[in-house]
Amino acid sequence: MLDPLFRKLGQFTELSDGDKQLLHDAVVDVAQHGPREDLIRQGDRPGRVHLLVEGWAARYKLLPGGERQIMAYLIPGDLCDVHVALLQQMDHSIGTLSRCKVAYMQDKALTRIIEEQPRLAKALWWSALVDEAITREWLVTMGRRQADKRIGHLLCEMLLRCKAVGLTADDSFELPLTQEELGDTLGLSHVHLNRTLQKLRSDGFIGSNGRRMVINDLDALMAFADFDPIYLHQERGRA
Amino acid sequence: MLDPLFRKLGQFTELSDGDKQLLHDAVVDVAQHGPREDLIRQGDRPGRVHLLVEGWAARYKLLPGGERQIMAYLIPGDLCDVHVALLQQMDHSIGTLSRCKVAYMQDKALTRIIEEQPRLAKALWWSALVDEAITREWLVTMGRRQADKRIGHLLCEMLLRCKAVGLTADDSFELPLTQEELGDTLGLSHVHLNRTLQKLRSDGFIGSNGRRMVINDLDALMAFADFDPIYLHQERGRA
DNA sequence: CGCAAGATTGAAGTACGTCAATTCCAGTGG
DNA sequence: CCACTGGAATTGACGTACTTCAATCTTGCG
Repeated sequence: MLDPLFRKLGQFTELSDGDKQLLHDAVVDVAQHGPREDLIRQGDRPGRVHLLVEGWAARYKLLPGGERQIMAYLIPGDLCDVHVALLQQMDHSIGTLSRCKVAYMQDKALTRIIEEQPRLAKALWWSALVDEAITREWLVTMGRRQADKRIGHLLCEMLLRCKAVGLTADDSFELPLTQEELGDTLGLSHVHLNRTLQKLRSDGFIGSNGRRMVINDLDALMAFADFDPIYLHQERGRA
Repeated sequence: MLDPLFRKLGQFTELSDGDKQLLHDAVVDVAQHGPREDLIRQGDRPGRVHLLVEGWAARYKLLPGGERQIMAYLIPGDLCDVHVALLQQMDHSIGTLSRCKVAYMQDKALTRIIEEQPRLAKALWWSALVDEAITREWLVTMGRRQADKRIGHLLCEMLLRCKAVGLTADDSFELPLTQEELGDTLGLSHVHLNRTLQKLRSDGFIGSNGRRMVINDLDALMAFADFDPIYLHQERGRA
């Protein structure tokens, strides 16, 4: 069940069976959630640590006008809130996008791992740093790239992230998002997003069968969208 | 010299004289830098940890087309790169905006503090989490706010951040940025930024004398720009 | 088969960008 | 004290990438 997490951390360091067992033992509960359910809401005091096992979720904020901005996608293997244990309250919400399976980890167990297992702690820290780097890259995307490159860049990123946790086949992956949600991620209206997606399809960069996104020519799309994978810090090479 | 850092960490926890001494002892060197000098460049392997003592600096990335996106402002008291010690190389650059005084801290000393002084470690961690929260809020700004609110929101944030380290007088602070740099931060052209700044001035929200930014009515500007300071996590109240 | 959510389309409006001048201003040298 | 200079701020005219609104078409699904 923790396989995506193991694969993810495995990008940074070799995990021993003992390491895996420790992580496994920290899990106290597992739950299924439907799509569009909040896992944590802005203002909540963070409690247990959520690990996403199946499905996609998102960090987001709602503005007074009702607009939503998605600030991060969470996919299998991602810890939603290791970090917030220190803060008094959540400054954003986390909600599921698709159906999700979520493992709840006891934060005491995780804290002890961090204190007593330097190598695992480093791997967890590395993963938090990568999340930060991704947020920064999204900022670049929003500030300086136009719609077509925005979408292309995001698709390259999600393909590599999915690949790292074993969720790709060839260069395709499940993308359980509506165009509205994609728009709320990239700061675009769903109308413009739709038209731009069509352009990427007709230019041959991508194809799609329903919810599955197919990247026809990753190198071409990377070049087009000015995508440099360095910020993902997948340091031991890709899976 | 480390006073801004002490004030900043003091927002989260009470620092003892011993804590301060430890931080002080970690400093191995201090240097002056002119404006627009790079402190670290993309691709560098992170070495010593930089602490900004005076002046403003910025995290930024350059795109192939020559555009620049600024992803964070660093002001006195900010550690530039505690976190990156783990990563193989910098995925962005850090450059000064104004003249800066920079203290170099030995990363071994800092590592030992983190391992042996749980309270200080927590404070440093808290500060890293706040930086992350700020980046996320900038993402919201870029995705969903228009130029006037973007600028207003940024000014509210920088006022509060400056206030926390003792760099304000009434509701004004030094803003050592050109309009071009502000534009590169907010994803706007300097022309549009200029016109929008004028609008904020004529609407009475702000005034300025040269490099000094004066917020005439903070509450009004916060309401206008939809600014909620929760994401700054200034938990023990403002200085 | 029928419904509802999502995708797609068209038309019209707007917030922004670009280009190119011009003005302002702080610092410098005389 | 003033003229000179280069960078920054400001202005105008024009183009465009996006938004909004409102309709229609598709698709998955009970």
